[in-house]
Amino acid sequence: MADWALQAVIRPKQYDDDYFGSIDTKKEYDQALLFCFPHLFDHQASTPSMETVVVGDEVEQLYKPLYPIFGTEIELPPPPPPAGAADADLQVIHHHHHHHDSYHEVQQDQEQADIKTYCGSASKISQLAPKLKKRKNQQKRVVVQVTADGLSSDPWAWRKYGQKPIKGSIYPRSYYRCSSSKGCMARRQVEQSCTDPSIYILTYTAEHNHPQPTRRNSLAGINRNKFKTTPKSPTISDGCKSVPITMDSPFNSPTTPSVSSNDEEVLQQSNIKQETMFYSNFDDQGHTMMTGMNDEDHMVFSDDFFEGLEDLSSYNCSNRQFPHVFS
DNA sequence: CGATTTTGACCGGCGC
DNA sequence: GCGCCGGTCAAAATCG
Repeated sequence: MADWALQAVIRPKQYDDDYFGSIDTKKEYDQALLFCFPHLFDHQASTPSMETVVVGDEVEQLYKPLYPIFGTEIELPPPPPPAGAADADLQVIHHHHHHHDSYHEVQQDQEQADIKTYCGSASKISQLAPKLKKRKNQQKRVVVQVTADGLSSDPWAWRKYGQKPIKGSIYPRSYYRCSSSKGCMARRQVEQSCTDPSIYILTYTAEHNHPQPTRRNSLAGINRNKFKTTPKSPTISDGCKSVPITMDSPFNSPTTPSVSSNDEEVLQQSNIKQETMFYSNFDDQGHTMMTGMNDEDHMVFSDDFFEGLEDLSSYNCSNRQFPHVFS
């Protein structure tokens, strides 16, 4: 299959296709995916093939956050209890909640402390998530995992405004703001997964206050292509050591690498390798609503976010074979 | 020359 | 109060 295609969106393998409980939920999941990666689906109708590339323990890791989501805040039947191994894993997660001895566990701890999760319609989220004063760490956000190809095919125009080494990860996190519109508050963070360097974790916060650019020409002038003849070998510094990177690293030219001359081709290479998406909200009391959150797996949508989704009415969900994503 | 990237400084939240 | 950490700012560098 073409490598731009969505390769996998993860759910517990022991779950049936009705895991999401309702068509609506599936549809909304689709819409969320569409919002972040609408370009993926431009080609979906013609070649909807997808494949799951994650297996075994990795799947379990990615699934963990899903368990409590579908069993708590929403009107979905609780998922069947995970098989023995998964149960054990969940217990381990709880235990680690009190022992911050790795990057993942620190992340889990923070996420578990702060996040309430929901999965449902925008209106449902509105009802369940009363207006909150959004502290920095309470801002709703969307987390997506993509491969380098998927990263490069993000349709929005992003301008980098910072980069920071992240504790516990050898890879720095890059910060971007939307450059399409002056007042747009949309933000994106890009970091490389420390567990799988081929995967990049995109974190979107705030919403765009303007329509999505229809074409990549909105990026005209922002693409500083550094692939061509940079003489020195670039490195990523995390403050402790330097990590050699390849010339197509998103940290080298993270906004739109190699997009300048061939929009169509690059768009077709968008590639969400592993993805978990959640409708979430933060809890002021810090109650743990997600027992299995790991560092890469939560997704939050604001009402505005979904309002934006509604604007994408021209998109026809029926053109896609969503369930296959999870098979 | 305008737009973007780089990078150290700065700031606020949070835990101890 | 202090230090750590993550997020942002802004000046300088870089690119087309």
